[in-house]
This record gives sequence, C-alpha cells and structure tokens, in this order.
Amino acid sequence: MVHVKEPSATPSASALARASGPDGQSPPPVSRRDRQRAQTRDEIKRAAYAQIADGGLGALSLNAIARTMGLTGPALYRYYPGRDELITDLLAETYQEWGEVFRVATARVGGTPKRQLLAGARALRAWALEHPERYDLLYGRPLPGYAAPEDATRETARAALDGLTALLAAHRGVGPESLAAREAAVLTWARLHGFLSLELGGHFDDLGLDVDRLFERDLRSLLAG
Amino acid sequence: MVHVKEPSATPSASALARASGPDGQSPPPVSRRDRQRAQTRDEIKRAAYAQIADGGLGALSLNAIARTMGLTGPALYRYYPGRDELITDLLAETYQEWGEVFRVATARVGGTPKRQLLAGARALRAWALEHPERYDLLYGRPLPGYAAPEDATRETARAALDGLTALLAAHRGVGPESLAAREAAVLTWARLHGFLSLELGGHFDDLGLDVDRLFERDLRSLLAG
DNA sequence: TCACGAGTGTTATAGCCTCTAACTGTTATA
DNA sequence: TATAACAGTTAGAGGCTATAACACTCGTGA
Repeated sequence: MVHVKEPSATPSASALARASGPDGQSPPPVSRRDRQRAQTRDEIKRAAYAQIADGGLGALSLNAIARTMGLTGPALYRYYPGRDELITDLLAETYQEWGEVFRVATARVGGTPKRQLLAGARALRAWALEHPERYDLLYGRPLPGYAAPEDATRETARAALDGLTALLAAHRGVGPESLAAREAAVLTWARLHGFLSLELGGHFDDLGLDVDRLFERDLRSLLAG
Repeated sequence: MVHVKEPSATPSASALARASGPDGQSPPPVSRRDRQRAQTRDEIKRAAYAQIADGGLGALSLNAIARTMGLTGPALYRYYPGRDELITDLLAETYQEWGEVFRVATARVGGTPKRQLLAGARALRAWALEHPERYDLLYGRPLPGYAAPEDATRETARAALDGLTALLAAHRGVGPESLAAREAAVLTWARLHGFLSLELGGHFDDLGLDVDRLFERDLRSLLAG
C-alpha cells in the first residue's frame, strides 16, 4: 500500500464526525475554527427553519439555504453530509425544545399537579402556534425518503412523555409507574396533539368557533375525567 | 388577426376542463374515448396511491407514475395539468371515502346513537390503519408549495363533521345545531384524530401498551363524558 | 369514403433539486 | 515557516416538474 496523498474530495472523517454527532450538546467547541464552524452550522439551521416556516418542510432545500447565506450549494456539504442529516439535527433540537417548554412552564408555575398540567398544556399550545413548522417537524408527516433515526428522537420523546406521566399520576393519586398513569399520559398526549394538529392544519377555520375557549373547555374536561 | 392553425402545444381547453373538473362525479362519460380517458386517469390515481403508500406523499412523482404505466413523463400532462391537480384529485376522492366509511358504518349498525358512534369510530380507525397514506393525505400537513383548494375539501370535511355532530347531539340529547353539539363534535373529532395520528406516526410503538385496548378505553370515556 | 381535427403519445429542453468530484485558496499549528 | 486540514469554488450526473414542438391514431362529419 503506497502512501499517496488523498485529495480529500469529501470532508475529512473528523470534520463530519463533529458535524453530525448524534447529540446536540457535545463538549463545547474550543478552537477558533470550531467556534466558527458551529456558528455556520447554526446559521444553516436558522435559515432552514425560516425556509420551512414559509413553504413547508418539503420546501427545505440546501441549495436555497446556501443562496441566502451567500454560498453555493455544495459548500453546505462541508457541514452536513446531506439533507437528511440536517433534518435530523433540526428534529432533535426541536424535540428537546418541545420537552423543555413543558418542563419550564410546569416548573415555573408550581402548585398543584393540576395547576402545573394546565400551565404546561397552555405553554405547549402557545409554542406550537408560534412555531407551527416545528410542530410539523415533530408530528407531521415524514419526508419523502426520510426516516428519522429512532434513537435520536424516541429517547427525547419518551422523556417528554415521562414528565407528563409523573404529573398525571400525582394528579390522580396513582403510582407514576402504574399502567393507569402511563395510559392516561398517552391518551392525554393524543388529545392535546389532536387539538393542536387540527388547529394548525386550519381545520378549525370557518367553523365559527372560539378556539381559545374550546381549548380551555377541553383542558377542563381532560383534568376532571 | 390571421387565422393560423395553432399547433396545440398543450392539451386543448376542453380536454383539461374534463381532466380537472372540480367535482368527481360529473355526468358519466359517454364516448368510447371518454371512457378510455377516465380509465387512464383512474390508472394514474391508483399508481399514485401505490406510490405514496411506500415513500410518503413527497415521493409522489409524475415521472415515476408514468414509468410504471409504460409511458414517458410528459404524457401524464394530457390528463392532469400538473402534480398539484393530481394531488387535489386524490384528496377530494379520499375525503369522500373517509366520509362514507363513517356514514356506512353507522348506518349499517343502527341502534342507539352511542352504538352508532362506536361503530363509526372503529370503522374510521380500521380504515386509517389500512390506508395510512390516505389518512396522511387528509390530515398531514400540506406539501411543499401545495395548497389545497379550499372549496373542494372544506365542503366535504364539513359534511363528514355534520354526521358526527348529529349523532353526538342525539347521544347527548341536545339540538344538532346547538353550540354545545358543534363543540362536542369538534372535540371528539380532534380526540379521535389525535389518537390515529400518533398511532399511524408510530409514536405509540415501543411504549409497551395494548393499543387496541387503549383505543376502546378512550372511546368509552369519550362517550361517557 | 375520406379528410381533418381532437386526442394521445413522443423527444428535446429549461430550470430546479441533491450530491459527488476535482480543484483552489486560506489558516492553524507542529 | 511548511504543511495538512478546512472552506470554498466550478463542473457534472441524474432526478424531478413542466413546456414546446413534433408525429401518429382515430372517430366523426361533409
């Protein structure tokens, strides 16, 4: 095997390892280059969010992102191996944010479990209405050939569900590990999602309903049952 | 204005009028050609369903459809002005089918409103599990630049909701036009959708739950409250 | 009967996309 | 300061939607 200088047509292994690490919070970047690199990746992500905000997830185009950044298309492949990996990154980030919205809202309001559940649900709805494209990312339809990597998402989703389970268990006075509590959490989650999904999809439009009021009604009955 | 024979680069106006008529049940085709044309359009639609069944809605490609039919891409533009119009056609057809599944299921079982509601909900779930890609078509979020034409879909959606409203009103002993009945219908719809959406999205996987049983539990509590 | 026009198909092409290859310039560091 | 990794470029393959300009097939009407 001769020692030939490889022309490195693609980014080096180390660069891409850093680029597409499975988790979002690796040890903080140290060198100046790493900082700039992280910054560029962040700029890409922000441009991506903006792009799916108007145009939908399917409108996400590396080429277009590059253009808004004043680059050519192939340049982005230095930062992401491909379109799918970018989506995965957005997805993981958004899952985390979603979980945090609930966690922060419930923690801040404190008080009874019921009170916390109300605050959490309202916060989630507010967040979803503010970032419909991100909600889509989580619960909308998967892209063309894109399949979300199980590990990255399932774990975070499960964590978010656990928070809900704990509060519901406390609210109902059952063990947080009980089947009843877990089932209640899933059904509550489904109910909340159903409302948000239809609302964001515009399916409540033109029905002549006070959607805010309807949401509150649903919440009450949810926590009463 | 000289009388020049136009080379008809695009399909004639009449052909496309027939091709993309807003409603699915125009007066039945008469001539042999019209019958063949309708048959071809149907073949296109079936190929389209098959394509989104594996690959998702974003994988819908006129080119690929043409290939499976032994045609070249541009040939399909004789039958649909474009990809969006094909999607619209699928959507309208599926909305209608969705409404009919509920209508037929409730009508067939008869009996009390509650009994009919149970049957209707179960039928919808069965249909959704059997045709997840069609469910997506209805309640997934719109494609890239695609915006569903309001008129074609809203009307059918409203009709389907009306059936649910009537049954719920009877079940609860309120007027079918009352705000309470309409709100109950919307919330029921949202609840059902939330469950189906998460189930189809695979979000219930690996949670160690008996999903069928969970659905029945949800139904009971839904009709009790 | 037979010409003609509508309908149905083709190839060629423009312009978008993702992604790879090959190349050049820059910069951090050994 | 020399060098290797990094960050960008252009060129191009192959997919897509869609249009333009053809060619062919039929059913129908004079």
